[in-house]
Amino acid sequence: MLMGEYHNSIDDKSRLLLPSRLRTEVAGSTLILTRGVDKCLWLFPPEQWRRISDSIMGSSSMFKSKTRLLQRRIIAPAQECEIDKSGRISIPPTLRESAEMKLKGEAVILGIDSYMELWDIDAYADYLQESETDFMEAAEELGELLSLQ
Amino acid sequence: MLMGEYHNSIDDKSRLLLPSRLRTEVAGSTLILTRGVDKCLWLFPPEQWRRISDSIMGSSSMFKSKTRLLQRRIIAPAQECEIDKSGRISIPPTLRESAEMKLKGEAVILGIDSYMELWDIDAYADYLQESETDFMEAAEELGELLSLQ
DNA sequence: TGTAAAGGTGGGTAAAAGTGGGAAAATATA
DNA sequence: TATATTTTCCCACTTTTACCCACCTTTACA
Repeated sequence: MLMGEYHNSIDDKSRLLLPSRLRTEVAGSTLILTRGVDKCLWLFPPEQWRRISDSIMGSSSMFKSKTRLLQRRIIAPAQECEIDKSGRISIPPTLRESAEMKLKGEAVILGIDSYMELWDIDAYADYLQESETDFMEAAEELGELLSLQ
Repeated sequence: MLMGEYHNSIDDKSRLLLPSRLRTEVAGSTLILTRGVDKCLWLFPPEQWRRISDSIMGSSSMFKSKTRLLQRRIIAPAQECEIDKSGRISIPPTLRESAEMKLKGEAVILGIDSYMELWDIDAYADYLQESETDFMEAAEELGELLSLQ
């Protein structure tokens, strides 16, 4: 199970080290990188990616506008990437820029059960701040859910 | 049952001693450390953590914004940590910083029934002060609830 | 009040993780 | 085709982490 929040920097070759705790959880060295919902990138192990892309394509017709949106935002930008011998992935410039991640900038790497998220550190701080109220609400709801158990 | 309020210091290797009173209450030497709601860290025994994470992940889709919030704020930052031979846990820097806890700084450790909370001593003092009014209100409400019984 | 045991603190060391950069290969440009 | 630029691969160095051990302090009890 992927978990943990890490801060690593992107070097001037657009490479990002995946924390070893996360690396040990993924089988093989191939991952699929694509644009996420919110200003981040998503990084999937291949089987996981297949599940997501199947569920988008499965419910889909290219003649429905919402499907086309999902396809363009999530399916189309996807890139296969390899983990190199030092445990880094190289992030294609177009994807990097779509998440406001800068060369030599700090990135946040999140392990979320079966996939990972990559954020620019400032963009992530902004996101957390903007969503603070929603988070407190969600936490309250979760509290009610738990107390029913 | 976990209880008590303790003050211990974080050493320059980011280690924190868990008071032995709390240690004797937890089975095994593995705990899950994550960001709490409010500016603190939560420390759960594994079964307790499973309850929380199951209830977040169970109702979940990565395509719902509230789920993503809970995943990012609570699930993702989680780390397994081991109690060492001297009874200390090592707090990963990213988590430590998210709760404003400093190397060589004083921490407050709270035992709360089935889990623990870790605070920076100053952040905790600020929290108590800021929430004084809310606390008085909560106490009143509890009073009304109890007198109905 | 002395002594043993438990609790708590600090630090050394080896291994693992992370970082930067050079050189070769691949691709693009003139 | 020659040159420039980007990408990939690899190696060496630095930093961090995990593990262990020694010692100091407090507590319990004779």
